[in-house]
Amino acid sequence: MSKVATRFAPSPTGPLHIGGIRTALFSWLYSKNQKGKFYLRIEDTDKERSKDEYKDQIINSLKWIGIEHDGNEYIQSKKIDDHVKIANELLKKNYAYKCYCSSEEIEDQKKRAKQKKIPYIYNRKWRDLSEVDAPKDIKPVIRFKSKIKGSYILKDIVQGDIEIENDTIEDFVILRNDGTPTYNLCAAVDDHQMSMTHIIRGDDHKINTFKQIQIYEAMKWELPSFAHVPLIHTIDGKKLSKRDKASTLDDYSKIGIMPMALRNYLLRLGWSYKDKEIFTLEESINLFNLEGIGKSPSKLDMSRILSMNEHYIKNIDENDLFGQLNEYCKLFKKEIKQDKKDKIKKSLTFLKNKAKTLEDIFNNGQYIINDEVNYNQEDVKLIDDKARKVISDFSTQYEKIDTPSREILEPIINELIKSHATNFKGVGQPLRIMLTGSKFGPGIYDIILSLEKEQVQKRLTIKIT
RNA sequence: GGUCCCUUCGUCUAUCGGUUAGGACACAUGGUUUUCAUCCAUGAAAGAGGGGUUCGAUUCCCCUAGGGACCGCCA
Repeated sequence: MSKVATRFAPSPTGPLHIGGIRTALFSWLYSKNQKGKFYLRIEDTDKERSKDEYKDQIINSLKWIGIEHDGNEYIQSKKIDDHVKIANELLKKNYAYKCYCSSEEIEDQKKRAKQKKIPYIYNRKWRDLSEVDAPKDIKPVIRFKSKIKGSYILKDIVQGDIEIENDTIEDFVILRNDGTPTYNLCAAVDDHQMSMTHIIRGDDHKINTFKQIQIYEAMKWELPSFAHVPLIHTIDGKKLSKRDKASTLDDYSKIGIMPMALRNYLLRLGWSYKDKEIFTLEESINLFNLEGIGKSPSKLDMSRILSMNEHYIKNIDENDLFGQLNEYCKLFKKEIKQDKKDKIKKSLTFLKNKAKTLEDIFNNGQYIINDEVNYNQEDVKLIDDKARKVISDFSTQYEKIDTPSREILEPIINELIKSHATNFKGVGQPLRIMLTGSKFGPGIYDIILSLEKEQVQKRLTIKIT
């Protein structure tokens, strides 16, 4: 049996959405699971809409989530000569024919079909007509002579057997009248030339498969296996498209979702392995199989993405986490200053406890990252005269400390609670507000110890109404 | 409209004829905690409907309903 080869074949006409990324992920995982190859084919034959920036965006998106393709990208537009060659070969072998219908004629047929509420299907007018009768002023398209009799059963790995009457597949165009090849021809030729063993793609291509298979058969090529993955739906149950918000990778990376978390989420969306939820990259390669893919479309669930991200934030190595945070800030916020990096890194232990995203960590760490505190005006109001006294008393004690530590601070705080006849909140809250600008935040000891001594002193003596 | 596909808690899913229908997220309640969180415990929550087949159906078959995809000289 030949070595497994799969591919992902997007068209660079827009940013890749996460449905596409999941399909790519499945395809990639399967090839890696089988110790095979995974290729990337850029289907850029629509010259009008294809853009290089989208091509780059697609490659970067895949890289971001950890998918790397083998070999160079296969650029479909560079293979047009091959596609045309096959089209002519099909013509010669009488598997295709020239169709001289004008576009007006076709439009008219479609319109009438719509009026009569019957499905439009090309009427095969030129299938058996002699070219001698061809109008001179019309450049023909080449249509594939699709089977009319019988039916075909597609053995799909995910969807099972799908039977379709051959005559529902029309004589589709394989070469336009400007001589350029169309999708179904290109896809079939490329998949064959790239020696694909498994075509794993969205199930919006299911019907196309019946066209592509006929090209394979006409050319006497060995058929690959097919696995049509159900589409991802939006929360209202519609096919996810590039126009939907929160559909592209950027939408997730910019709020601080980490690649590993999104990868894990996407893996479990429409695929499962027993009750297992968390998969390392290695586990996902080792355990992935096509049989585990469900047949029904699944909906995107943001709260689950967040909780998956939260899980990774809390469980990965802190050096790794800091690396990700640093990258994130550089890309989407502002770069953390060199002298603050160490402090953030050390404080990750508690900063990450309140975070679902890297953005949350960034926000929680504002009081460390910035020298100036951004005071929440509502919270500041909580500081009354009594609180002010607590703050200044603490400040006096704090100044005497050489190297602050929890052991040293604890008795001081406890003493203040006693002398001011209050509780922990009475001391902790004013201090927290002074030091971070907010009444919410990490434990007071964590805050104090995460700041330079002079920073603490400065902030405690600052005048805020 | 035609063709094809799908249907288990709100969501992602487990179950491959016999289960108190399991897990995860979200949700609710309680506990820990010096705030917000975290963490822990508990709880509520599902087989679309109707027929068969069978000793027994969530599981197999049929019908209905609902949802989706496709129906381009786009990919």
